[in-house]
Amino acid sequence: MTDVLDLIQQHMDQLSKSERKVAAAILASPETAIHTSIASMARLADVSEPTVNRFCRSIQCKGFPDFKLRLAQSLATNGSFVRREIAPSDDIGTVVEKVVHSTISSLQDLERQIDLHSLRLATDILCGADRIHFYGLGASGPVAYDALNKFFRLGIPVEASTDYLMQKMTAAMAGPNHAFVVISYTGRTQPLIEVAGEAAANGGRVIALTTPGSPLSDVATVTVGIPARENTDIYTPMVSRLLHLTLIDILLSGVTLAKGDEVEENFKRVKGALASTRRLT
Amino acid sequence: MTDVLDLIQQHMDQLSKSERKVAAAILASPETAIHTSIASMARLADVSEPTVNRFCRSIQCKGFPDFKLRLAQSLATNGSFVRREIAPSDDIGTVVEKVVHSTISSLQDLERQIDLHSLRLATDILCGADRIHFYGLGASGPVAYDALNKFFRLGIPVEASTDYLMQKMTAAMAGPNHAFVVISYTGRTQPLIEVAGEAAANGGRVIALTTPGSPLSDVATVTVGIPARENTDIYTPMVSRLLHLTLIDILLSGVTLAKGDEVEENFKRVKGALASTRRLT
DNA sequence: CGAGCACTGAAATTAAATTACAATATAGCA
DNA sequence: TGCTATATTGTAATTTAATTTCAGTGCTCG
Repeated sequence: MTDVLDLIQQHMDQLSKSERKVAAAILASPETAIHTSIASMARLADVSEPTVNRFCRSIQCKGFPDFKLRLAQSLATNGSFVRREIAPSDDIGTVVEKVVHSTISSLQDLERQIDLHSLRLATDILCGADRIHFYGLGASGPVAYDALNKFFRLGIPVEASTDYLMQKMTAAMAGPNHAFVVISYTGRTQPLIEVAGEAAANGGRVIALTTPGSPLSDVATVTVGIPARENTDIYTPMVSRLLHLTLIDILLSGVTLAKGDEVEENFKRVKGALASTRRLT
Repeated sequence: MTDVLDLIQQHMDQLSKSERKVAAAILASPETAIHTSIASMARLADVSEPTVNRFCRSIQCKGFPDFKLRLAQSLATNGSFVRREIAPSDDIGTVVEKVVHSTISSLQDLERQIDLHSLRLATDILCGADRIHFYGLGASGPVAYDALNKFFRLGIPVEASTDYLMQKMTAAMAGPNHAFVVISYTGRTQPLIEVAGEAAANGGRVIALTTPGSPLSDVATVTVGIPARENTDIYTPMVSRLLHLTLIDILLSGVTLAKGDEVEENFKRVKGALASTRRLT
């Protein structure tokens, strides 16, 4: 469901002069727009009724009632979660809001844009693997280790590495039942592309968590894409890593489901082991 | 704004038989209800049009269009992001949806419940620090390293450790300008509580990213709380770590803002250094 | 069993939205 | 500059949707 207010902004340049008057009137007080008829809306914008209707159509609504409905939804979803740059004048509360909303917005993009087919392939590979390696460099390093922390519960050998040489060596020992999860936002980090290529060349199954169409994606068996965001605003590094983690969560959930009962037992044992490290008071 | 679906439930006993049929039809598929006219709604519920209208009035809407509007709003807000356990019958698309929505839901909780005062204190400590340590164990380990990856851009010495002995040693060397960010979801991991306590005892400023009221929280200088959730469902470990990361992002954003221009330069230099590792095709 | 009352739906009314079309403005071009 | 072609806008007619009125039905309770 696309946000109508976004839609207005988006089509602004394709609108005629009078239609723009309507847009202005609506943006000025969207709450009023919801509870008013096309007639009074026309009066508010100082145009004729058909113009209001044409405006609705221009922003691809079926008519005025449909527009009102969509507008109501947009306003209700406090989740008009948009990315907004942090400004020097922001207080800490605003920073919280902006960071959280940017994150949510990206998660929504992920949900919309994720390719389920690739995801299924990736899950299949992981289910069939008897050894999983997680590779990451830089900001993606912690992501690899996070994956390790979760996947080891599957009960198969799992490794994570942020060390180029280690990666090169383990890639050299790849076999058909080895899965390699290679994590990179840009997909353009040369050393990572290199080891991913080697792992694949040696028969390993390479899952790339990266931007589709990138060099890393080219050498991988399957790419689970993350939504491409053009400009590198300040959120990009934060958000990309969060999306990676979420993908890891999704993959683990998928694999856990597929494996079913056999991993249940492992989860319980891990939980038991942790219990003894806890202090209750 | 009261939720219309709630409103229906609430007035259910005051509704007549036919009106109840309308209620049932709407509850059965609210999405459909939004996009139909009163005529087809009447047909769906197998009643007459005036009855539908009366129903709307009974649940204190001004009429059918008003009802549709309110319903649209409820669906937009409510239906959106809830935590739902993953079921064995779920396909991969459903898993994506559930994981993402659970994550978003938790982020919303974070935004609502975060204590801005503590956050401000924490930011102040970090701004004033001339050395920052990030401690985590287990699942929080990667979070600590992730923080390292971001905070080093501030240009002050930053360390991350998941090693109990390392932690103990660095905590022993704590001074008033040393900040310690201790990360733990439960706040009950004994070794972590111990080193946090030592760091504080030696004069270090300890920021705990944990559940308020936990033992770890007690020994810390300031606690930045994360929303308490009954930590039973399968999302807890996934989500807690995501919230930690988001908190780190927020803290970094806050500190970056406060420090202003002096860190800008660092960001640029890091960006330049990374550029050379990228492949463009 | 029947009077009174609430409930329901057919039909009429009213209101709202959409369409068709004419008038006006605007841009392009000789 | 003046003319034509096109786009934009508004008026009026039409269609569609929502609401009200009112009469019929069924139900309750004495």
